[in-house]
Order: sequence, then structure tokens, then C-alpha cells
Amino acid sequence: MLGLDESIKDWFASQVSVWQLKNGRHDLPWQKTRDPYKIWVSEVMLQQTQVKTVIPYYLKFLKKFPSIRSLAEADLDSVLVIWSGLGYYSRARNLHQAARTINTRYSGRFPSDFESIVGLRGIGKSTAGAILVFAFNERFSILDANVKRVVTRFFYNVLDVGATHSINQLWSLVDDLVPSEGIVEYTQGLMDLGAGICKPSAPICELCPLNKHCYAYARGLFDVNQKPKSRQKSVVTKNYLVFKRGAHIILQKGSSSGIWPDLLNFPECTNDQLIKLPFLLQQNKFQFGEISQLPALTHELTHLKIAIRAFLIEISSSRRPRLINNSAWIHMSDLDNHPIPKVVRKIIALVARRKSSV
DNA sequence: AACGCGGGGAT
DNA sequence: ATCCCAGCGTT
Repeated sequence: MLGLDESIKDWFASQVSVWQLKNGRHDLPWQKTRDPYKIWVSEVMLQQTQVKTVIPYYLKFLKKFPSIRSLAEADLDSVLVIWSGLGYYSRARNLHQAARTINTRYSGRFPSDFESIVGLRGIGKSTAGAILVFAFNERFSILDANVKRVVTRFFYNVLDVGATHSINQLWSLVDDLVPSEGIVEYTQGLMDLGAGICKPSAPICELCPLNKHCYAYARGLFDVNQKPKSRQKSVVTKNYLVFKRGAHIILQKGSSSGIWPDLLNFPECTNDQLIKLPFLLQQNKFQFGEISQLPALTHELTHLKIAIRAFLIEISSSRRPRLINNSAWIHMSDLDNHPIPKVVRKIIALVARRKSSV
């Protein structure tokens, strides 16, 4: 407990709720339903991912997997296909696994109590709270980036932001702020305020329904949030081999220990193998034309930068080299039916560009 | 409690 | 280049 005045709590919730009903977002796809399954899918997609990015993926996903059972019975591959390009693919894995858990443990019915929900793979405290609010109209709190920012700025004076326990302080604060009525519009309002008014930079405080008692606004504080020390990304160099035969390319399923497990990518090789590549191909009686290097490319991941050297190898024979395991010829117009990370599309775009320029 | 996760968009 | 995003799982 942070010893908040009851009147300020009531005022805060009331301001947020009233503002939301008039000025907030009401037409997002997942706002048209109370189906916990659909709410769940949206919340998982929205983890560390912006609303605008999620919308098309959400619509595609629900069309393909309209129910918990359809998701549980699907192959992981078909789930990853829909997820391709959205990133953080472990979310898709977790979603799939949790659907199967719901099938077996809860007879296919989405659980409605916090402990059961938060016990599902890929669902933490905040996502569980959001599901309980939006699907079950239960009084729970959430703490996403929006809420964190709004609450930290408004209640800056009652928080010890520099403390190591600051995240726990924020949780106890938002728990304390949960209103007795109107939890849906209150919760949605906090996020809408964070997204549209109380923005990270250049917040529009003049339009904020909380500005009258906002600590940061009163003090002219700009950034009261802790900025995480930016770590230097390590860089790795990879050689990708783009075997191309007509409109087909060879893609290989990633190992479970590497980057992008279970997704398709180009075969890789070491620098040593690269030098010996013509010899290796000949040894496999593999008929190939000239080996050309595509323009250099870097792909950035959360904690890693990949410097990519891609080599285009035109193939005339229809066989597949034995030295490439778990691989297949994929038609370039058929990529939407395969689970691939975005970097593969980038490289294929380079291949297509080269072809047209010649 | 801090860190890794091995993305992607906006500026 | 940098920052930010409807956070979670692991150690």
C-alpha cells in the first residue's frame, strides 16, 4: 500500500473512464468480442508489438484458427505460417501449447480464474489481467508500457522510481487503483491515454483528462521513466546459400537450438565451406552455374545483429544436394504457405531485384 | 531482480 | 541509429 487518498483514486478512475468512453478507441478488432479465446490471441500478439502491426495478423489468425480446438488440433507449422513476419515466434509456440493445455486440462473451455490463466504458457500477470478484464469483466489490473508510463508520471511523487523494487511498487499501485465499477473502460482508457495522449515523447498534456493533478505535468517533468541502459549488440556474420532453380529456392528447417527454430531459412555455411563450395557441389554431382554474391545485408534482432553474406547459386539439375538436410525446393510464389522469418523475404527480394536488373 | 528473448515499426 | 511497443520466461 502506498497510502493513496481515496478521493484521488476515485477521481483518477473516473477521469480515465469518462475520457475513454468519449475519446478512446472503440473499434479495434478484439473490442468487438468477449470471447476469451479471441481476447487471449490479441493480448499475446500485442506483447511487445504495436496495435497497428498486430491487426492484420490477428484477423488472419482467427480466420484460420477460429476456436481453441482448431488451434490445439493444428500443426505447429501451420501456426508459425500465420505468425510469419510478426516476430517473437516463441509466442506462437506458447499459444499453440497453451491451447492444447486448455483442451486437456480444462476440457477445451478457457479458464476464468487468475491462477489457471496465468498458469498457461505465455501468459504473465499483465496478460492474465487483461483477459480477466476484457473477457470476464473482472476487477484485475494490467501493467503494460502504456499503463506504466501514465501511472508513473501521474503518481511520480508516491513512487520511488529509482528503487530496485519499482516494478513491484507499480503493481501494488495499479492494484490499488482498480475501480469498483467500469473496469473495462477504465483499463482500455489507461492504454488509450498512454498510446494517444501520454506518449513517450511530446505528450499532449493539454488534452489529458488527468493533467489537473498530474505530478509530472505540474513539475514540467519530461521523462520520468527509467531508461534502460542500451547494451551494445553483438554482431555475427553468416553465409547464406541461395540455391535457385527457376522460381524455386532451397529452404531448410532451422534446428531447435539455433535462431528461428522450426522456421525455414537458407542453408548456411562456414567460411571454410564457402571456399570449398564449388568442389563440394561438384563432388555431389550438382550442376550449377556461376556463384554470385548478393548485396550485403544486415538483419537486427533484439540482442544481435546478423551481417549476412548471401550467395546466389543457379542450379540446372533438379536434384537436391545430399549435404543439405531437412531441406526442400520452395516456389517463390508459395512463401506464404511456409513458416519463414522476415529476413528470408528480404533476401528473396534481393534475388528478384537482381533478376529484373539483368 | 536482472536478463534474455534471438522483432519490427516509427522517427 | 535510436527508441518504443497491450511482456514473458529464466536464472
